[in-house]
Amino acid sequence: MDAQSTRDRIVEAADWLFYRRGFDHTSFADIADTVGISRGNFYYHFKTKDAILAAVIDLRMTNTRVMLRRWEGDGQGPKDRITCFIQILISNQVEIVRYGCPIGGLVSELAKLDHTAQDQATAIFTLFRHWLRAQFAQMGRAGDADTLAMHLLARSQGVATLASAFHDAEFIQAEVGHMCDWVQALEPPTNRNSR
Amino acid sequence: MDAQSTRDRIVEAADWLFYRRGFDHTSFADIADTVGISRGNFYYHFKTKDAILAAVIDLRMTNTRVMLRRWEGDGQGPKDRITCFIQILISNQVEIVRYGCPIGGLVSELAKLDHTAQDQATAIFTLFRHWLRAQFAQMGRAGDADTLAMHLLARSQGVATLASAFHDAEFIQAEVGHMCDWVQALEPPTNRNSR
DNA sequence: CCACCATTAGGACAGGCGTCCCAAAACTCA
DNA sequence: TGAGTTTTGGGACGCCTGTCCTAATGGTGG
Repeated sequence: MDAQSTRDRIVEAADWLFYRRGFDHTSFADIADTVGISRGNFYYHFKTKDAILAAVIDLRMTNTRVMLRRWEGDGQGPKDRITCFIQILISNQVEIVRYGCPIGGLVSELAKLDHTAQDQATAIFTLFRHWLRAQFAQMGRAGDADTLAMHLLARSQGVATLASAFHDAEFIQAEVGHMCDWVQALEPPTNRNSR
Repeated sequence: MDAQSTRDRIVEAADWLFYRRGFDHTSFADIADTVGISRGNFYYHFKTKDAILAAVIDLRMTNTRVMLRRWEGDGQGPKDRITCFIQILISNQVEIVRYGCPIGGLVSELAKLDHTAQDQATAIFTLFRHWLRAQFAQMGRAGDADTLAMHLLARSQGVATLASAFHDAEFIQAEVGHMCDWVQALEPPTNRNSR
């Protein structure tokens, strides 16, 4: 007895395939084969390929929200929570080395396809951006919290892309170390700030 | 007197289209329309689509080499040359905001397509990597020159991706500033820095 | 002039694509 | 059980793709 509905299995397979092969290069036949259903059955659950993409993006949004909330429940300081974010590069390093960043990859591809869902995909980035911004603000860096959030996001993104291009997992580990050091060295609110 | 042969015009159009629409999503018809020739004529110049891709990669390799050599001819120090590299994010900011990094985009896509030319595309990254490595070595950082080169490459790549995702040119300018400061602050080999 | 070769246009071809239809199967519940 | 609904499998449709062929064109040298 599988607790998963067919629809969920389709979305999960599509999520997997969109990450490894890209959205455009993944066909209905690919997804159907992965799920183990007939292509015709597809139309019952999703009218168009774009509908599947929307469902995949929704799934990733939900998963991201859950992950961010989990990090907040660990009861530590903002520096530790930001470190959790950085550490996902390590947790997912095997897949990152092979397929890059799932969010960045999707956003880039949808931009080139001029796809209507590109803003939806970017919203996943925004989720991280706002969460990081909140953490930096809690560190007393409310003034440049967004700048710091974007900076860290960009560095993580670059690390994923380069690690994938050069198939280099050690590079991820080295850069993760630098980013963790950078967070730790950031000055807390207490003393002199510009007013 | 047309300075450009049809073949060169095809490669140039393909280069343009591969950047904006991606390799897989660019069809022979698209290229033919851009160049203004018939689709049938194509086969005379390029037997396969992969052959066009190879020619485009070759073109980009050549253009990159020329650019790197030009920076070396400016007769300044390694810090200034590295700054030239960082500044291309500014020079190309309009296109980067819309289409991301041409190299990173191609490498990522070819990885997802599991294309045989992905190593060729990565070689363009390697060109920058080795050049940057040489500049850092000239600054007396021979010991960690490659690490620094990869670090800068990754940061540039991340900036391009995020700027494109958020359609944010100001972010490019801010990050370029940080990177230039970072280069300037790097410690020279023995004594004080120049200029 | 003619012959020759490089270049071109147009279209044929098979295959894959997203989309869509419909009849059979499976399930639900009075 | 039987009627009605949900879910499934198989396949058709038109379109676009990369590839490939062939006849026509254009310019050049004998």
